[in-house]
Parts: sequence; structure tokens; C-alpha cells
Amino acid sequence: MTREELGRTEFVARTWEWKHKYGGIITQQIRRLGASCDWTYERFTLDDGVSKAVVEAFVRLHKRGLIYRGPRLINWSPGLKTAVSDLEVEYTEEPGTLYHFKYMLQGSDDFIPVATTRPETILADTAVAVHPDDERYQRFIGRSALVPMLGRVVPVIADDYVDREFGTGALKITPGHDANDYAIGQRHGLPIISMLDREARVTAEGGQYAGLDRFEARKRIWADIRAAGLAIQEQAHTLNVPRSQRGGEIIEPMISTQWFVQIETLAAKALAAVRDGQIRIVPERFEKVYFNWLENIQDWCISRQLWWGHRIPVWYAPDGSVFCAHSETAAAALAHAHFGHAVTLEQDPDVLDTWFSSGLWPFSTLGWPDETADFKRFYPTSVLETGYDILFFWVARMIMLGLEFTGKAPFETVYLHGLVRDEQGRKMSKTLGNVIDPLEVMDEFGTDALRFTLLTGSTPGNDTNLSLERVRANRNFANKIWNAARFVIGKLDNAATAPAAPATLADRWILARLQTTIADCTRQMESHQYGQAGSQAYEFIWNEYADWYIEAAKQQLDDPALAATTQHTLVAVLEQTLRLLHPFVPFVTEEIWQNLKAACAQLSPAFMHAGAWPDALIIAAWPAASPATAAETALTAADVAAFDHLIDVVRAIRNVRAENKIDATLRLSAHVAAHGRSQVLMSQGRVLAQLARLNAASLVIQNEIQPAPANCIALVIGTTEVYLQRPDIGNAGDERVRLEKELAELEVQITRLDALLTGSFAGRAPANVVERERAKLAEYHATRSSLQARLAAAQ
RNA sequence: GGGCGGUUAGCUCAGCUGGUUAGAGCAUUGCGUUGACAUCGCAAAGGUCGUAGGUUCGAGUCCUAUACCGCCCA
Repeated sequence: MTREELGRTEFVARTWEWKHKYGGIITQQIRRLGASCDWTYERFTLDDGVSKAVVEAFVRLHKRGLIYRGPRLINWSPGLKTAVSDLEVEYTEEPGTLYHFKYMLQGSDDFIPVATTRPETILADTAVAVHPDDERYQRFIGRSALVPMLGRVVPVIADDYVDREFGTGALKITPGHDANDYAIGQRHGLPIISMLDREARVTAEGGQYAGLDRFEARKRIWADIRAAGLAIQEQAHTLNVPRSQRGGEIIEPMISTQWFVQIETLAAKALAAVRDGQIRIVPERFEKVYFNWLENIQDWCISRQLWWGHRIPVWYAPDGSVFCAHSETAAAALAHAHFGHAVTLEQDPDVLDTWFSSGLWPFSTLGWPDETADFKRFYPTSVLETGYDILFFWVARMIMLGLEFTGKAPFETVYLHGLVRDEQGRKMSKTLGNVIDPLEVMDEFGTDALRFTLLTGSTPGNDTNLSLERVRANRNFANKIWNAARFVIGKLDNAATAPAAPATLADRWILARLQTTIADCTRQMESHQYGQAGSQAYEFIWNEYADWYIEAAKQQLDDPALAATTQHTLVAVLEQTLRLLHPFVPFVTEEIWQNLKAACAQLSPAFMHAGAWPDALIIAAWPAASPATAAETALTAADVAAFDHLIDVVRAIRNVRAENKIDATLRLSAHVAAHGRSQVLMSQGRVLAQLARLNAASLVIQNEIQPAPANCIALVIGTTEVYLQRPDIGNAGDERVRLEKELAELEVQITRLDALLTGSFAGRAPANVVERERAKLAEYHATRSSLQARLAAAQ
């Protein structure tokens, strides 16, 4: 069934039915993703308010002389039977043929060899063109040629558009069916012939070929040319075929009477708005793309021969007079005033390009043209976030129309994201069958996992290959946060109401790391590096908070003197981190946060600082890094370095345990010579013992240990020496091998740094950079001495 | 033809204004259920950052050229 069979009224009614049934799918998906929109502002482009704005915009542009109607060469979709805009045409390279044939000169046996990819358009030729400097054809310029098969007389013209190298170097000119030929035709005042109708069949202009389909006509005409002895050769040739973005059929350039927006002045303003920084496009490289498009823009064909859309607000009197008005009544009044009496009017049957109404979106949705409270409050908006594929279709048009109608840029920042592709980077398509349904992904892994994957899986403006494996990994991340929080909540008790002891090294470390993370995430969010911000928060809560602080906290919680402080730190850091993570994984963080809040309120009113816990995480403020004095910063840096050293020591012990296949449940005795760091390590003795599986009772931490204990595994971590009691005696050879290997690796580094610091680096690099390397080298020297001593002892 | 992006570990990708042994997730190898987590933990292995030049004390990061892949515009 076709729309013509249904009739306009019935067709529109059925389309509305369809819209009511399926129109909510996308907004349902958006809701499911957890977008916290004010849904009372949801609009559909054919709603009354928006429609009113569309009519207003058209009438105003028409009044200003920026909308005109006329015959132009446009892109015609024979399938949809409508004009489409330049942007809706896609060009694909396809194998084709270049047909060479003879254009006979009138009253002569001479001919000009001409090559064409579309022989059927010969029927609409109105000239033959050669390059003015082409010696082969110069003598023909100004003479007349005969259109093959039709015998129509056309001039031979000279135009330097002609490429002498291509084909035969001579061009047939068909202004009615080719954009370049149209331009040449305009230059030379050539007549325009249309040889195809709206269904792409040959018109009466095509003589004996009238009524044939365009492709059939091509075959027949070429066959006749061959039969007439005018064919020269056929040559394989790759064509650039224009196809409809919607249906995929071949688009036909045709002369048609359409409505256009005169775009030049609009484009100039839109260019200026981005050039002078009123609007910023992120990532910046798209500004160039935007400029390039606007600088070469053509008038915008806005009429469509469709039935679904905003009807063009123009009425015609029987004599063809045009009345553009807000309504039929207003148009009738205009007509009455013009003619002095009432006339029957007929509205233009066409509708407007959907992007015309979309271009008004930032203000039409806020009640424009009325100066509503919403419009005053929300316009201009701050950030537009959308895919880079509609930079021209939509973004540029919103800017042009926004500036034109409101005098203001509709938004300050345009943030362009990439497209979501399948795992192999292919565009998702129904025919390929690689479409990933977000609802199904959310069903399987949860919304948080999908959101986190999309947010952290790409960089601004670049496409994302959606990997389900990655979504699965991020589902596990949500689970990890949940479990960490479960631990924290489970450990809260009334002890936390007691006065808190001073923070421990572990406390100070995680609090300092939190501050750094907040600062980093904030900076990254502000610079639209959303993926980076998410990854940063991910690493913090998993690799620092869960892996290290919680493990240290387990020891501190056992100590009645430290329990309260520890609970405070656990809660404070978790609470702040949930805020950082909320934009990425809103559901799990909100749930945890509510539980945490409830537990704190019930067990430990001490946590409930005034105003610290708003009603919900979703409305909680983004964390602010607390400013620190220089002295505090230095102290903090020392704390962080100290705890990081502890981590290094634990790792070294775990490593050597794994290498020696020492039973994980076996608590080893250990002696630690911490040199300058004994205070720090002693304060963390229980943590060290627990995390490295040492025997806490026999753990000895001193500044110096002389002589070194015998029959031990010796480790050197910076300046710290660790002597682990061997569970089994023997393997001294392995011990030497390990130490020698470590020493060799160290020597490489020392050699490298020696060379670096004695070279021009020391003189040319910034002092702080040089100092950093010097410190490193000093540490390496100390480590080397220790290693050498251990090696000697292992003899 | 013009422009843009990509090329980094087996796979999918990070790497901000150049700072000196290159990171993650998954996969791989070994060990593991120790009081939140096997949707997990511990440890390990794995990369001459497409190629060739250049700038610089120093280049995955900047410049030039080039190859391949992808996209946009004409």
C-alpha cells in the first residue's frame, strides 16, 4: 500500500498512531540509563508550542526575505518522491562504465569525442564544452553540434572547468541533471531541459524514449548509439554514486521548484559565534570541520514533498499570488486586503525539512516566540552534548537559527561524543545484525556497568567499540564497591561516638590520596575528560581504598584506641568517593550511600555533621578538594611517601614468598632494619605483619640490625632491609641468584643515572627535575650497599 | 582532490600543557577461600609506542615525510 492510496488525512492519522505507540522507546531508554531530566520539559516537534515556533520562524524569515521559492537543481529521491538536502545524500564508489561516443558537428563529418558515465542524460544536453586552451578542439568552439539520436542543435562552448586529462577532454553539458553542468549552464546562459519525471522516468523531452525508466533508458540509448555508429568505446570506471541516506536508492539531481533558506548571512553569524569564542566546540578539532562546512554552504532546501511534518505556512490564490501567514485565516485576510475581495486559497502541499524545526529546539521548547519565564531563565543554555555526526544537520542549524531569532548563541559549549560501534568497530546496522540493544545489556550487566563502560571506554569525539567483556568487568566493579561498602557499614558501631584518636599514618595517607583524587577528577570533569575522571575514581576506590586502606583498617579496628578514628576515616572517604563515582554509576552509589547514611544515623550520630548528609546522593554537592598550607602539603607528601614505602615493603615480601612458594598461611618471623624509617614502620607494625603474613609477636623493627640474622631471606627495599626467617633450611644458592639479579638490575639503573647526571642534563634541565633524579640515584646507591652486604653474607 | 582521526602488551583501549625504567580491563601463567568481595585476592609474564628523519638535556607526547586502516567534505 502506498501513501497515495491512503490519502493524506488517513496517512497522517496512521502515522500519529504509530508515533503514540513507539515514540516513547528512546525516552524509556534514556530513563533506564538514569538520566535525571526534568521530564515535564519533554517535547515532540509536532507539539503545539513547537509548531507555533516553527510557523513563526518561517513567517519571520519570509518577511525578512531570507526564504524564497524557485526552480533549482536539487537532490530528488524518486522512491520517496521528495527533495532531500545535500546532507541527506551519501556518495559511494561503485564500479561503472565510461561511455565514449561521437558528438557530430552540424553540417560536417567532424565530431568531438565525448565521454559520459550517464548516456541517458544525453537527452537533456544543451551544450558540448571543451577547455579554451585545448588545441584538439579549439577549432570547434562556437560551432554547433547535434545531440545524438535526437538531432537537437547545441553549441560548442569553452569553459576552463573542463578537465583536459579526463576522458576525451570534452564534456557534454546537462544543466538539468548535474550540479557542475548546472553551474556551467548558468555561466553560459544555457537552456535547461528536464528529461526525467518525479519517478525518474523519461519525459516527453526524451522523444522516442519517453516513459522509460532511467536505467532502462540508459541501455536503450547506448544500444541505439552503437547501432548508429556513434559509439567509440566503453571503459570500466569507478563512479561516485549519490544515494539516499534513508532508502539507499540512487538520488537524481533534478530541476524542481522548492523553498530555500538564503543561508549566507545566517552562516556568517554562526561562523563568527564560534570564531570569537561565544561558542566553544569540544574537542576543538571539530571547529575546523564546522568552519569548513559553513564557509562552503549552499542555500538550504527546506521543502519536502512528504505528508508528515510541519506544513509550509504559505497559501496560493487562484492567480498564483503568494500569502505567507501564521494561519489560513491570517492568509485569507492578507489575500482579501490584496484583492479587495475574498478568494479561495490553497495551502502549499509541502512540509518542512525536519531539521528546520529541530534547529529551533533550544528556544522553541521554552515557549519562544513568547518571552516566557522559562525562556528567560534557561536560554541561552550552557552545554549541548551530542554526536559529531550531526554537527551540520543539527548543531550548526541551531546556532544559525538561534542567533537569527534570539540574537544569542543557543549554548556556550558543544561537547561532541563519538559513535558507539560494535566490538570490531563496525557501525551497528540491522542488516549486519550486529546491533547491541542497550536494554539487553542493562538487563544482563546492569545500567551502571553500561554507563561506566561507555564513559570510560573512549576519548572525546572518538568512536567507542562497545565490548561486552568490558561491560562485564565494570559490572564486577560495581560489585566491588558494593562489597567494600558492606564491610564499612558492617564495622560501624557506637564506638565511633567516642572522641577520636589522632589519625594514623594509614588514615592520613588515604585522606591525602582522596584529596588528590578529588582534585584530579574535578580538573578532568571541568575539561570534559569524563573517561579519565571515571578511571581515576575507579583506581582510587579499588586499588587504594579497598586494597590498602581497608586492609590496614582491619588492624586498626581491632585496637580500641583507634577504632573510632578508623570508622570515621572509612566513612568519610567512602562517602566522598561515592560522590565522585555517582555520575558514572548512579544506581549502586545511591543505594550504598543511602545505606551508609542510615547506618551512620542509627549507630553513630557523630557522623551526622550538620548538613553533611543531604537527602540523596544525586543532589549532594560534588566534593571540593580542601585547600592546604605549604606546611601541610609537605607533611602530607611525607605521609604519602611513608605509606607508599610500606606498600613497597609488603609487596616485596609477598613477591619473595610467592617465588619461594611459601605457604600463604605460614606466619614468618622477620627482622626489619628500617634505618631512617623505623618510626614509620614501627607504627605500622601490625599492618605490615598482617599484610605480609608475618608473625606479629616476633616481628622486630629497628634502625640497625648488626649482625644480620643468619639463615634468612634478605630483601632490600630502598633503604629498608627485611630478613625473613626461612621456613626450610638450604637453597642458599637460590638466594645468591636472586640477590645478584637484583643487584644487576640496580647497576643498570645506576649506570643510566650516572650518565644522565654527569651529562648536559644536569645543566639544562629544570632544577627540580634534576634534583628528583639525584635523590633517586642516592637511594639506589644505598640499596646497592645493602645488597652487596647481603650478598657477601650469603657466601 | 582537500581535511580529520587511528596505528601503544595476545585482544579492546587510556596516556592531560614533552620530564627520563610505558598503564588499565580482558585473556595467559603460578599460588590462594586470611575476619567485605571467587562478580574475589596475591604474585608473575607480556610492548624497540606503524616506519624514516628532525627539534630538544630529554619524545608515546612536538615538527616533517611516509605506509596502512577508518571517517568527513568535494
